[in-house]
Amino acid sequence: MTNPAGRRPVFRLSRERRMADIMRAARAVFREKGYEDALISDIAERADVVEGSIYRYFENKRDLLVKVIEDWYEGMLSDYDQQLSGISGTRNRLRFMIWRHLATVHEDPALCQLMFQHLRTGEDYSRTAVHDLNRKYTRRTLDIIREGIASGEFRPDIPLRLVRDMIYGCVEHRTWAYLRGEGDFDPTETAKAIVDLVLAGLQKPTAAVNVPAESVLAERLEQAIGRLERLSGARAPEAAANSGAAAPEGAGAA
Amino acid sequence: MTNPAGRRPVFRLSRERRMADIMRAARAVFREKGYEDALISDIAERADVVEGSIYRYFENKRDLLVKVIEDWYEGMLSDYDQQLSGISGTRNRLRFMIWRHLATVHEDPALCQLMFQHLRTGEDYSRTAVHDLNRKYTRRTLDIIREGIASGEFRPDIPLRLVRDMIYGCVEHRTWAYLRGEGDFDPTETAKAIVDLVLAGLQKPTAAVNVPAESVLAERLEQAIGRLERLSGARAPEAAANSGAAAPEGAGAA
DNA sequence: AACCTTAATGAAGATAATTCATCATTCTCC
DNA sequence: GGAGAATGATGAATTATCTTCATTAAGGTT
Repeated sequence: MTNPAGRRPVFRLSRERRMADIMRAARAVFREKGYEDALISDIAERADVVEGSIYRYFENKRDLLVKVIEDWYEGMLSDYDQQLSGISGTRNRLRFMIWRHLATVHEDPALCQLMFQHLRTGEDYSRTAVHDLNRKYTRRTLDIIREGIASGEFRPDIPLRLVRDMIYGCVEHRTWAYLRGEGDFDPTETAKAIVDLVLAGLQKPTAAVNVPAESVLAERLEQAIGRLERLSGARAPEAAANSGAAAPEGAGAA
Repeated sequence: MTNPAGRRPVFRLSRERRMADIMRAARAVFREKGYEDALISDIAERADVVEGSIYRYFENKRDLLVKVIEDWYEGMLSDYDQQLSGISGTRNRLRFMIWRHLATVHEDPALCQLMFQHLRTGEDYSRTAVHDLNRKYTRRTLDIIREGIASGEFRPDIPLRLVRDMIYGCVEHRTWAYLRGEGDFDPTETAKAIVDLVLAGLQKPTAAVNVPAESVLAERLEQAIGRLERLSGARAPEAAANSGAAAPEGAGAA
């Protein structure tokens, strides 16, 4: 009974080809409708297969989502290293990393949303390829900060992990409204603002505070000179040594 | 036919009382199982009502979740202002805000998770009471930063919103693994680290530069004294004045 | 051309959320 | 204290999806 009236014709494809078709369809549907509103039947229709066929390639709906996101993520991160290698200067490199992340959210908010909401929240996330990719990606950021420390631009006592959390957490918080479809943001501008803020912090640059510390030293200098002047001709070394040892105290307190 | 054999007895409660019962049950079940795994039938059983009854008080499952979270959130934020008013000093107040947030996540990770994953992601979030509460809450943080600017502790050109995003984004990123049930964190310690990092930034504070600068000055002091000692008996004031004037240069260049 | 491997189908099953016609209790007002 | 109104509560039926699986068929192999 080859292809009786009531049955749709069967088109056989290779496993790889069919999986790719389904994933392409799934990506589109997930992007358009989000996870819960994307029906397996929608995806099946779009991929031109029957619902049941999908389960021959993917364990369940979530597995399909995970694979779709992994695929997308992989393609996206594939040329990061190369791009990054063309950029020099700690600040610029850091800004690039942040910009890239912001730009990704800006370009494909729907998939980012899915990744944040449905992938990263699962308890199996750590065993996901996305997790590994993410680690690899954020490690670049840590490396850049380490370079900054090595070059003397950054403080040596920076808590690296926390900086990473601060940068990427800030990016996400900043883009949250956009992901919900409210408002917009400019990746370039935002990246610059974030880098500036992370580098400078909130405090007034200590330079201002140091003026008094230096003047204290200057004053001690005057005092020492005064004593030496008064001792002029007598033995002076003790006074000088004492004065030198006292200086850090004054700086520490100021 | 009052209460025939096959029908459960009917207990009538006031609308308020019944809603409270259902919400209490729902909170417990949501906390234990998360959103998707929490069944309306679970909640109904725990609240000692029939499934259908829940729909007399809540539009649907998500509405129930929203109301549960709102209720929880409201209770939690009710005494923030009072607590905050007992704390002085920009840094301390900022640390308190961050600590409070971290402690909340630490104490009730499950509900926080629900709030992050299911409330904040909905497009109706902006019309939620939780949204308003959150705004009110984060406004405190902005106020504290404004105070810091007014008192001269902070730079006047800080992008306030971005700082807020940075702080809360950092908190969330930092607690993400914990929310997934991996690892732990100490709210007190983490709050301190975050405040320190946000205030100081990554760049070498000019203060760090000054430690060597001070030793340089001390050294110069020694030199000056040495010269004066060698000149002992001769005219010394010029050497001392010269040494003092050179100090700021050394500090700036180092 | 018989056979084997594997792709694909589609109907049936399972699981929950949600609706609604009906019943029960309590309140009100005479 | 009882008829009637108002409202609380029930539980069976409905609906919407995901998921399974026995069956079918294409394409290659010998």
